[in-house]
Amino acid sequence: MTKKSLYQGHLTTIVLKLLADNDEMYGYQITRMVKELSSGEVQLTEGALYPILHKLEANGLVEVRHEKTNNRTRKYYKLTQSGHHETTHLLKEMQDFLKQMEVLISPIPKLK
Amino acid sequence: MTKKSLYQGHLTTIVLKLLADNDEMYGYQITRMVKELSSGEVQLTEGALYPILHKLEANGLVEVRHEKTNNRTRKYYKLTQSGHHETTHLLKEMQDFLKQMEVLISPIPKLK
DNA sequence: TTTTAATACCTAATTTGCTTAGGCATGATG
DNA sequence: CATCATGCCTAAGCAAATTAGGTATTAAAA
Repeated sequence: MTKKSLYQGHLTTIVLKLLADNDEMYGYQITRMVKELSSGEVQLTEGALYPILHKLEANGLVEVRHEKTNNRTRKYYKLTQSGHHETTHLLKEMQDFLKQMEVLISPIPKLK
Repeated sequence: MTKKSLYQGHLTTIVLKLLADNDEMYGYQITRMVKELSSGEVQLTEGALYPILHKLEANGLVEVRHEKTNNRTRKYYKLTQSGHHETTHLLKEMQDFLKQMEVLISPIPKLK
């Protein structure tokens, strides 16, 4: 059948979690780290990432600092207070989701 | 931010897993069982389910048996051989996905 | 008794979130 | 000197759900 990404709907959570752990990060760095942490399995493409970052900024969950290092512009993103709250919330939801998925795919349910 | 379903992209796998465990099921029954197994947490709505079942049938992963019980028509779905194969495959993918998600959200990654 | 809830199927417009596929610019590597 | 890595970006298209309906029968509740 189809072969789409299973990570749909979870990318924002992944990004927020990275920011929560690393204080400040820039976009390109995020894509590299996701790839590294997942041993190359998870591809957080720039086409997905940048819209996410812009949305987070628009919603006040991150703030941006511009930096210019040898003619290269970087935009560093950092969680705001509400960004931290949202991250905690999303991670909790994610944990519940993971547990539910395990329940749904592991045991053998009985017919009623 | 948004509050969408985290189960996007996993519903087909859930349906296939149920069929693998229960031999034969009909649509309405599937919605009830998902709800029950997840203690009401996962809502597999009919608007999502029926298109999935029809697609599975179109792709030859399930076969259908019509049954009429006291003026109520039920369509029983049952995995075909390739349906069983696909289920095994998707469940394996799902396991990998769950492991990856745990890696991505649990540990504290270090800056490079 | 009439309306609501449960059973049982269905479709279609819309939204969402990602993929795909580009574009621009700089600096290092082959 | 061309390609790769760094670093930002957007927009068209697609797939999978959500939302919001529809039909019909039977049982329970008001």
